[in-house]
Amino acid sequence: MSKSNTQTAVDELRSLIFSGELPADSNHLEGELAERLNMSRTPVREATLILAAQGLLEVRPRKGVRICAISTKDMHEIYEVLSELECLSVVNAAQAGYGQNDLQVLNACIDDMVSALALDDREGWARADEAFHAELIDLGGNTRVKAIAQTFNDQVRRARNLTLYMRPLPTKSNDDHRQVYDAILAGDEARARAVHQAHRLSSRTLLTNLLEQNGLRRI
Amino acid sequence: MSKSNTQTAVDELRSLIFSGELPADSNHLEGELAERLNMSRTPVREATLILAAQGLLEVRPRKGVRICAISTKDMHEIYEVLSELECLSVVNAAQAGYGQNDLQVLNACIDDMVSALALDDREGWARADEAFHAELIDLGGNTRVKAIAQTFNDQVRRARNLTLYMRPLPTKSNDDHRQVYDAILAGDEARARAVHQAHRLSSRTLLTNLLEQNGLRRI
DNA sequence: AGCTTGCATAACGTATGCATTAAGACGCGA
DNA sequence: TCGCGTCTTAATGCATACGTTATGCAAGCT
Repeated sequence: MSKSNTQTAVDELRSLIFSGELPADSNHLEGELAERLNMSRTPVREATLILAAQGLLEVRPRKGVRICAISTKDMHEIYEVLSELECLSVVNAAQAGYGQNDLQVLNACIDDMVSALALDDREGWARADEAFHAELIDLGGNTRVKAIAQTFNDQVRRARNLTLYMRPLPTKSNDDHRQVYDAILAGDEARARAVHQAHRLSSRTLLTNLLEQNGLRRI
Repeated sequence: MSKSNTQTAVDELRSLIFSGELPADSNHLEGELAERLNMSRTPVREATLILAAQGLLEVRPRKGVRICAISTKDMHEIYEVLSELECLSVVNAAQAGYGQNDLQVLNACIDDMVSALALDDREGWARADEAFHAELIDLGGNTRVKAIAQTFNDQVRRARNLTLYMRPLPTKSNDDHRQVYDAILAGDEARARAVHQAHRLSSRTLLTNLLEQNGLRRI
């Protein structure tokens, strides 16, 4: 059972968006996209509906679908939600009474970040960082939180890629991550929340400042 | 410019779902729905994609679209997210420094709840309660939070309607609401969060217990 | 010039038809 | 009876066609 054309279109459009081949704020007619993807308008249309629901593009009749740009306000909103939901997950994780075995993945993510930093491998660090945050949410155990986080992470993916080489080396993050790990292991939900909240807040301000300073108001 | 058939289909399917005419866990072929709505399969198909993205139904090829049932676990997850995001909104609202004028709508909602309760008008109370919570989120000012809250409220709408006449008269709620109002007006974000969190927790336990006690595991 | 009106164009919304293929029925053998 | 392979059926995924209608432009009017 091969992948449906609609699913193919979703996947390809997503990767075109993330790679920047379909830049933010650009407009594209259904027909053009269909030709580009080598299929008829129908599956492309369905794909655009799905991606619109995920906030990656907007369907604007007769103007073509527009790739959503992320403004600093959007970044603020998204990070606010992600922070809050991650904090929730962290608290839940702390309450769950996980032991070292349960936290192996989390631990591995931290190790990966440390070694990536040692090698000055920013992309490796970014991958591990995303995995770390995803694992936090997994440990929280709320599938809806997970779905929201994935959607929102996709929405800010371009911005994050952009700033990856602009930001200072995120050495401070490692301490934060380790502290969250410890708090979860200790079952100390208050500390887990506090530590993680602070971590999210500082990385949010870092990122938004970076964007502001470089005049990147829409990405 | 009249409403598109796709939009009509979305609206009608939503109301069929909320009213229970399309019961939870029931399955429906595209063709049947199309006939029922008096249009071709295409707009119905698009509508199901949209509603699937909103979590109201699942598209299961060759089995028909299935109306999503809400389990107690789902209720737990959804309420957890709604609570957390409402708390965030309440904190933001408290930080925003709103005055009495800005909180008129909120105040009116509380009044409506009080008078509805006096008349034993449960549906009126439910409307005012939903408006109250929606207004809290509006005051928080995060549009993504608003979107998520709407989606999730839709998902639990049937469950809430069901329990509306099973639960005790929610007189306690009024105090809670008034306290949140006061905390926002006072700009006391910590108290706002604490009060609201407690309120959400107690209504969550009330609801889930009600469902459990009545053996309503899937709604 | 600025504004309005009418028209040509083309993008979209929707219906329809068809090839594909999954699901269930049926029959057969163990 | 149960399991397994085959076949039938029909729902779907998709391409396509077409009517509708928004949009941009040009011509005419003020």
